[in-house]
Amino acid sequence: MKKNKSVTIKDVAKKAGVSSSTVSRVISKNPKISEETTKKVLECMEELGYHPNAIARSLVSRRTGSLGVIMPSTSKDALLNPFFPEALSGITKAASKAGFDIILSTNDTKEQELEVIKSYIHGSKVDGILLLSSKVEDQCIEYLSKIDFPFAIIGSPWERSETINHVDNDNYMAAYELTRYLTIQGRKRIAMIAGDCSLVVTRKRIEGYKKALEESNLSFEEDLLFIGSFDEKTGYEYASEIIDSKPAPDGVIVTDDLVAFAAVRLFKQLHYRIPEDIAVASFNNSILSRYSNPPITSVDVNAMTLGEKSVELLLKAIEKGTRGRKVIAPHTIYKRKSTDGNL
Amino acid sequence: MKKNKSVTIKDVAKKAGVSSSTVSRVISKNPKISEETTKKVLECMEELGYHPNAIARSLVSRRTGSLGVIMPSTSKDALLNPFFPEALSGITKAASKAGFDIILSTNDTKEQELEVIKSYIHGSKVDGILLLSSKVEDQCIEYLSKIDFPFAIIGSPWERSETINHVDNDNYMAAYELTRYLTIQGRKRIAMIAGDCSLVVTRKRIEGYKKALEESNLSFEEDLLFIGSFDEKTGYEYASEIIDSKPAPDGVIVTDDLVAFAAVRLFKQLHYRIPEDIAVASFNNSILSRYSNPPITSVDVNAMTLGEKSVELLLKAIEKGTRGRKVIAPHTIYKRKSTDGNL
DNA sequence: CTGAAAGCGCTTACAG
DNA sequence: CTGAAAGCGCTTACAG
Repeated sequence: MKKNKSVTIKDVAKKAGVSSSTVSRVISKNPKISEETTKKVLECMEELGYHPNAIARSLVSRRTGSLGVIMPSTSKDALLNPFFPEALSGITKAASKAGFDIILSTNDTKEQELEVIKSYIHGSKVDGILLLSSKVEDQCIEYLSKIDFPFAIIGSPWERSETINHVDNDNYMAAYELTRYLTIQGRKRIAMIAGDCSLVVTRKRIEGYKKALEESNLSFEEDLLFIGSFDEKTGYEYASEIIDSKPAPDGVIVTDDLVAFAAVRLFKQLHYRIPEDIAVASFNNSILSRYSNPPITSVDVNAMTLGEKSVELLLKAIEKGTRGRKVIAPHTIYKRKSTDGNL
Repeated sequence: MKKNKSVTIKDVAKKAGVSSSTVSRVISKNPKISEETTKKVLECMEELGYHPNAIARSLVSRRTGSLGVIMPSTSKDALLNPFFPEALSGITKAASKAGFDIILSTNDTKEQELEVIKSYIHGSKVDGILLLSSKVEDQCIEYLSKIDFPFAIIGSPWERSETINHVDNDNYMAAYELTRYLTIQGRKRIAMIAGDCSLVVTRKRIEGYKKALEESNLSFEEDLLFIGSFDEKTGYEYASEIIDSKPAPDGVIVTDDLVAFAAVRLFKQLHYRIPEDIAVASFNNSILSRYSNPPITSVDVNAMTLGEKSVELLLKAIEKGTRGRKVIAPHTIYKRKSTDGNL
């Protein structure tokens, strides 16, 4: 099978007694071909088991039918966060609906991402690029913008967002609402554990948090903002630091369930009551937030929708050349016991 | 940028004052080209910003440099299980190391998988196929075997395994060891909650469980074997059924952490003590097993390694035509409090 | 060591 | 409505 001659357009043409141009037109559903010819050609294709060679088509049509998906870090941490698998699921769904293939790459650094992007584009392997992470100074976004290759990002660009296709939650609002919710419940001293500060999403959430404090007439304190990588250890360490702060905070916003989960465990070990002594609210609404004891209030970011929408956006960028479109996917706050004992 | 003429081998040839054949040979590192010419050509490529067109290469070389990865169901459930993201991570890592791209598809049914496989192969989009699930009567395996296209599976084929490249854990042994471990600790009545029975992995684990019972002089009871889909609900329901069995089981083997986690919660709600009243052991060693209260004994299947090895196997199948190779990835049982209160 | 030529399997003006 | 011809960007015997 492998390297055998496969049946080509020529074989079909010969069998059907027409030219290969005609066969080609039948394949591409050109309406000018008579019904009779179409039927005959289709029959021959069927009989010979003919399948168009996608590679050959790409070469002349200059379209690959593939989208390049650039995922950040393949490290263990990222896998604990269901965001990526869920987004990926939305992406593959939307792509396959539109008849596009997904070429997936996972990368540890932005430099690596950029290399991959270049090889995809220059090797003519993809019609468009989907970025699943955006940093404050993002070489990939910069490069893609410069050469004006069709792309879309899940997340928001830090600058020039009016020229960049992107789909995102309103992370500013989400963090604002979450923090506001705590203040309205009477929390007076709310800490935040945020993720990698070079990520745009982190910045936005911090802003939302600050805004909510301000509106609640609470002052933002640098000492209560904890920034770091996302793993269980971070959760434990920051949770102890939070407890050591004087006066002790009575609430904490965490931007990832895994970290929040670890924090909750530490609080409990030290016999802090949740939510009585300290309220905990988080992001991603993963299984951990639901199954924690107590269950943790968490923001569902709708990763699957983000994935689907991003593909739709990218497809428009490819087909119609649209740039700078922005789609906001709704978020949902799931309120649970970690913030309100009555739930 | 998009549909512009890009610089081709011809442009480089003209600039370097050589033929395009020569340029082509430089690209493919043909040793016959003089150092001098090579250098000149390389310079010109650099200056012109030339990148070989992968599509054109594929067309003539009949190699795509891509592997088709066929994932099962994109449903929410699957995403809760870190197995797939983790395996995928191993796959992309190994593939990119070897200079191959990954074309990813997620599918709800085996029929769908088969369609995708056919379109990949007949469209000449991939050099090989990686299957991430194997059923007892698997149309995909059957088809790929029939046309003898290079493929490998993660998991085991149900039949003709001596002709099929696959990488798997020894799931029979893993279930055997896990069950034996419980019986050695004195458990006398051990139930099992297993997954989809059309999956080969499920069958193997059931066999291992039976074997261990037998060796421990315990009889296998149909009523203590629970088979179903994998979600939280299943866990709750089966856990209640287990409790209702007379006499009550004192141990249960579950083939997925999520289900085990749900079962543990139910047991606790009904004031059964774990492990005193009932021991719980599970598979996948996901975050849920570690963070459960008590932590759950679980088998780590090394999904990342499975992913990597499967790519290596597939690459050999493509390059050297190997068939029927089998690789066993080690599993590790993490013993935790759910089976032994002293841990 | 290098070049001219044929060809991979398709599409697409151009002509009829 | 259909065909002949050129061409997409590369590789690879064949000849020298």
